[in-house]
Amino acid sequence: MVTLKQLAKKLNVSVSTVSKALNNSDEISSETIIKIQTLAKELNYKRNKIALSLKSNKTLTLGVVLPDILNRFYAKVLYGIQIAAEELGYDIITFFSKESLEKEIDYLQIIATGSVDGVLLALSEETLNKNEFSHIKNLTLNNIPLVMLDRITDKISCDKVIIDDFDTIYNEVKSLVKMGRKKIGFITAINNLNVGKHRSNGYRKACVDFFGKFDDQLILKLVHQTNISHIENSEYYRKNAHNSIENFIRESKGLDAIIAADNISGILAVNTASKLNIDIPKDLSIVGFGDKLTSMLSLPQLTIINQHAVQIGKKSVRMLINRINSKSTENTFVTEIIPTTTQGGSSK
Amino acid sequence: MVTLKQLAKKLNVSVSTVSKALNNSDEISSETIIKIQTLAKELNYKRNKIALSLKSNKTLTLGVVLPDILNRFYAKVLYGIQIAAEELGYDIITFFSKESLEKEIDYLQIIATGSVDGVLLALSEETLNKNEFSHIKNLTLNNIPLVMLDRITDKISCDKVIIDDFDTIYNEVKSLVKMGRKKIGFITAINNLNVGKHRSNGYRKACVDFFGKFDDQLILKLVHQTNISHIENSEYYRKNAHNSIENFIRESKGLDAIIAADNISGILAVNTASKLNIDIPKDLSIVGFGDKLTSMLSLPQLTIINQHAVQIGKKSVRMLINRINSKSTENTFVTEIIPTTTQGGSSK
DNA sequence: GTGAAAGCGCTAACAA
DNA sequence: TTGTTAGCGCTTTCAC
Repeated sequence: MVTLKQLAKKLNVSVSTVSKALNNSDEISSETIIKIQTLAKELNYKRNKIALSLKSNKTLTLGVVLPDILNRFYAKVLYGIQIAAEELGYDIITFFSKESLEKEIDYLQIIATGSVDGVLLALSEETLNKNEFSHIKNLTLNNIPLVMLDRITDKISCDKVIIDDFDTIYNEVKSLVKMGRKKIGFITAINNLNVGKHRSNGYRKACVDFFGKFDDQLILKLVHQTNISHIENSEYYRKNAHNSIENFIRESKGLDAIIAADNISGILAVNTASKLNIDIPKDLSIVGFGDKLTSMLSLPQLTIINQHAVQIGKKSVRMLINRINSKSTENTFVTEIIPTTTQGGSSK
Repeated sequence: MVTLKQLAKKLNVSVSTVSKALNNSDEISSETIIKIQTLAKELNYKRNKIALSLKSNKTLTLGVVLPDILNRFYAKVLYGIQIAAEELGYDIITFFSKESLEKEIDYLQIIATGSVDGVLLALSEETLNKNEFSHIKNLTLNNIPLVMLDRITDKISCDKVIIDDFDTIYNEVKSLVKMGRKKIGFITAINNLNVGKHRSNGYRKACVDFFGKFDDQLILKLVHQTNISHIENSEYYRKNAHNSIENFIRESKGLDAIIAADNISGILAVNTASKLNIDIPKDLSIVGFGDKLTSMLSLPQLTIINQHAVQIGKKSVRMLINRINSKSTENTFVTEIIPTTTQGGSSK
């Protein structure tokens, strides 16, 4: 790697002249600027980021800790994060806590060692279950700006980006009722997460509001254990989900709609109902979380509630960088809610 | 952030003493070591990575450029990369080229600015189509170690990690033939990629070897355009895939097996065949690429060829870090082949 | 056993 | 318009 010093030597000027010339300083004559920049290009000179960071005390790098990259939702979030970060001139260093508190602590520890200007964090399942947030307070103590997304907690004061889980499901029930559905079931594999709980609460409240009552039999919980890593890694889920759904549909006489609370169970529900020769959506509407691709994977295609994960990622980055650039730590924190939208599919 | 200087001042010793003490140097009396380390812990002192990097000319960071994080295969690769990197004490900076040559150039440019000790790269579709690799040569010119994975090219000399695409499909055909299958179809949405071509060539060769001939009618290409971004983002694919598969199955009289070359088409094939009331696997075996989760998404569950993406990621990291640590640039490069395995499912 | 000084690559205040 | 110098936080050689 060629350095300022080397350029300076070659041209018999001082290092600072070279530095200024490369920064187009108007202290330097255009003549020398051209001379220096030409040589720099010729030798493929690149500023050394590390040296800049040390000097400026800025790394132009963000730390990202997500629970599980194999969950398509977080893959999309990460994608959004990368896009937005790049637009604003930041790199991202990524970590996946794999739903483990211990890992999350490790990673935030690594990050706090001062190689990052700010942190994006979605809490692990274990962290939420154990209600253990002191490792995060460490960050804020060290004055490292933090934005939490999707998996958040009230216990930490910072900017946040989430979706309106409760309202999303409430409104989905409402919409199904408007379409004339009379008996709506709810399938969830994530009721151990706070987002999952908000979703089932939205369902419960809507049932009470629209049907005057709530029937516990109409909720199918596919995963009962707490602290099971994400459903995609759950042997239990893989082995039992299809059967459980099949029994659920069979036993719920008159069921004419299903809402699935996570981004896999909806697909399983459509495929299972198809196998049972149920006419979808005539006799049974099915709605799940996901995106266009998720929708394709079932036949008929699942109607999906899109959480706009990419947008969540982008928004989080923008909030974080704003926070980094605003000197005042005194600002009040805001929680941004990204609206969901229901899309396409032929299953509703 | 507390610095060496501050610690030194508080204890009335020199900066170098503090530095040595924190590194447990035997130049320093155990008394002072304890004194200094105690204070350091108390004040939550952390070495400044940036300063260390500047000094040592090592960043302990790897640059990762993948084509598309929304492709589950690469999500798993990234996961493997993160795990292995962490184990070896490295951070990763990630970029997604979104199958674009221009982006790939940008990102390698950013990376080459000296903030990374080595690079992991899977080429974008466009890069491969345009046969344009000069931006990669730049890396090697700058002596930045490089490992290419999955999407590689002969044009660049470096360490590589791939799967045996040709043999995988060849052997799969062989296995189906052994099971008594007489007419095996091949569905691909990635024939514009070199990995896709290797797979279809494996299929062709096997047909010739086991059936004495090869019938072009038995290959269904779901995406014909070149330079279409990944299939998940292809409107064309989303709209036409199911219908195309349905027609393909209908028109191929006597078809008793299907191999799908990508990690989505297999699911669509099962779901489509199910809808046509074909008895799977009795009358039709179906095999696709993917993993346990992929398998779940169809009913009956798709039999999958697992590429062991996580292992690919881990292996790449280990090769890269070995290369970083071995001073000699003269070493010959190796290409590691990760074997695939066919697993589970009830569709074969 | 401890400290002074140089230097990693860069910027910026100040001097010339 | 250009150069000198100090310093970002750390390690390391060499004196003391």
